[in-house]
Amino acid sequence: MRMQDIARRLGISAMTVSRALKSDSSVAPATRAAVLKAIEELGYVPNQIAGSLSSSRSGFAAILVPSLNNPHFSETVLALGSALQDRNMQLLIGNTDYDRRKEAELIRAFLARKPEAIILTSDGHDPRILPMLAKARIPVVEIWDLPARPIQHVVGFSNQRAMRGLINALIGQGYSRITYLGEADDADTRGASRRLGYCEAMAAAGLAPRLCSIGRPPATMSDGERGLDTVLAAYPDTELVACVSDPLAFGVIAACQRRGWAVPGRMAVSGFGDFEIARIAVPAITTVQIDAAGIGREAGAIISEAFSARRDASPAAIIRAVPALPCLRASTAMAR
Amino acid sequence: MRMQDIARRLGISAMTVSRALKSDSSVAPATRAAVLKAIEELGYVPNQIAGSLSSSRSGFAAILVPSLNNPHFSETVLALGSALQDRNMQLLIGNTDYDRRKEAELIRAFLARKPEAIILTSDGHDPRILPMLAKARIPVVEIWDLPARPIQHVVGFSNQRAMRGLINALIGQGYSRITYLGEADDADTRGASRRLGYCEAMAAAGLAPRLCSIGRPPATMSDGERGLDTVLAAYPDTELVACVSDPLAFGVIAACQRRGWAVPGRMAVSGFGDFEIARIAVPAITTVQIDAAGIGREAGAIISEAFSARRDASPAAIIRAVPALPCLRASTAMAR
DNA sequence: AACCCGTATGTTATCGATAACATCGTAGGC
DNA sequence: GCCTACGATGTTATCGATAACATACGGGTT
Repeated sequence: MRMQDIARRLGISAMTVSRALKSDSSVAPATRAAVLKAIEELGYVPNQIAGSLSSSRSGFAAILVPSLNNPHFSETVLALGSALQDRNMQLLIGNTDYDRRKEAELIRAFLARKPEAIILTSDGHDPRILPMLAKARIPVVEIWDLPARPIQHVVGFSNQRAMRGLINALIGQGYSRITYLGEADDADTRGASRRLGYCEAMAAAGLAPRLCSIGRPPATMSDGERGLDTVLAAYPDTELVACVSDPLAFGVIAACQRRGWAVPGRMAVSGFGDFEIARIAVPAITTVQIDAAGIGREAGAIISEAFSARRDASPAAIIRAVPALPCLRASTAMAR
Repeated sequence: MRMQDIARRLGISAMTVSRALKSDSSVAPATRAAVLKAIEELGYVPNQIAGSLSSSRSGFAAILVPSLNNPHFSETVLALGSALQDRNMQLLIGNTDYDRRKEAELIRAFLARKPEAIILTSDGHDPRILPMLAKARIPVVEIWDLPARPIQHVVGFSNQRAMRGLINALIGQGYSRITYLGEADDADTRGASRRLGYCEAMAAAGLAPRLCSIGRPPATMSDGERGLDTVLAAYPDTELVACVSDPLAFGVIAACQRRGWAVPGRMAVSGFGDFEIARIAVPAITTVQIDAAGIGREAGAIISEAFSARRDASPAAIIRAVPALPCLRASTAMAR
């Protein structure tokens, strides 16, 4: 069924049907009502593929996240989705699985569908995506970090500074034998930034860095047991395990509890991200608070701005920082 | 940039470029190589919108999940995605947020883009989607339950039977004052099925059902504290809280631990779904094991079959059950 | 040598909505 | 009463790839 069919049925032209479906165009109220009624009755669904081809507006933006199974990304996605809905745009989600190659493939696949904006996590990209994105001439927003060489717009926070702030706070509490447990990251990833922040904080306090890794990202709860083994093998005198993320921290805490070790009495543990589990777990987990939904909202706002200012030939890159603050909880409470 | 531009540059026709990009069509190897080289050099990305319009193959399937923030759905999505990749199809994800109206809107929006298949969670749908889906004439797969009146294909398990099996097992362990803590579901949802299974098992054992609710889905860890309050207010003598899902169970356990109550000593708790947290938490959580990735794989297989058998005028609905077995763990261990 | 067939390629029409332009009628201003 | 302007609608061309059909060429078969 096409617009023609609706139009013929009402004795009008397809163009009028098309206009009746766009709220901003001038159609007599009676005509519009008749069109909408006919569409409803016939169960007609416009072919957006044809519409997109003709109007060269695809009506969607694409977001690529490294993992769907991450409450933060889903919050960001949700917030971004509803921000875009206000502009009548759909959000398509792609899952890169922390894999640059997969990310590049997804970008190519998405670009073929002509998205009107694209949102990436700033996690180190395949260099080949840069010319592709440049050619697409659409707003690109990197989220969840402040990359050294942004592609275009950015909404995030410095993972490095955030982790440095957390470690500083923990050193301030009196901890010194702090071991970092993270992922085997390539350079330029958010995990690598956090590790760097840890190293800086330790160095600033005159402490030697103590680094351990659980393998390739993402770090999950299930890595806690092996992570704790690794930490203890390398640094048996560890008094605090600073984890790259909350789920890993929870896993480490569970591993301690399985050994009958009190947390934080025998071993303190910190995370990153303020996932739901960090608040609910017993003990509650010391972490870095991030406004994941805020990142999504801001990204949506930037895209909106970019659309409004499209006439402008040289769109200035917008770099917007969101807060990321240490949040000390029971899992690192010092005995009095 | 269009195929024309590539073609002109090589002194060939656009059609040959098009063919060179489809692996199955006959093009001289030298020509194909030249085309691919030119495309690479120019960074040309084919316009799939035009391609879809002309070939009436959109090259994607749509999946609607109630929540992204759920490890199970992301596993299913992942598995389905890679199953479809083998057929050179992309998977677009929509988030219904446990909202029928939102689901219906998303379906309409997706159908406008002409997906080649659509996958839904069987959670009770807006009745208006049925004619829409029927008109689309594409494979529809409902996953994660065995609905009484399937739309078309189904891959799932009986949430009702699974919960009944778990409660039976717990009754077999010696529990009798089992209180169910779930969501305020509409009929036909998976949560409602589980509640029904609980009631059946209790009735079969001659026990009165003890039902509590935390409000509208999804139940999260954060609902544990209030959930426990609700349970204790209604049934103070409860010895086991049977939760609608693992995250809620974890929240209830944490709430118990905050009160200094031993789990399972003072209060036993069970979940549903075998989320990662159920294995890692201390104590490990009794639950129902489900092969989430298997559901995705099976759904992919069904879609593949449906495509192959498309010539067949009356595609028989495929109903495929996956296992869902009780898994008893420390959180409901009886004292000896 | 005539014929056939298959491979490689070109040409034309088409998918369905919409942009851009054209047209018609009428209300309101002078 | 005439002209203008705008509101409502129609007509035509277009977006870019591809299906369907057409063509050209070369090698093998008889």
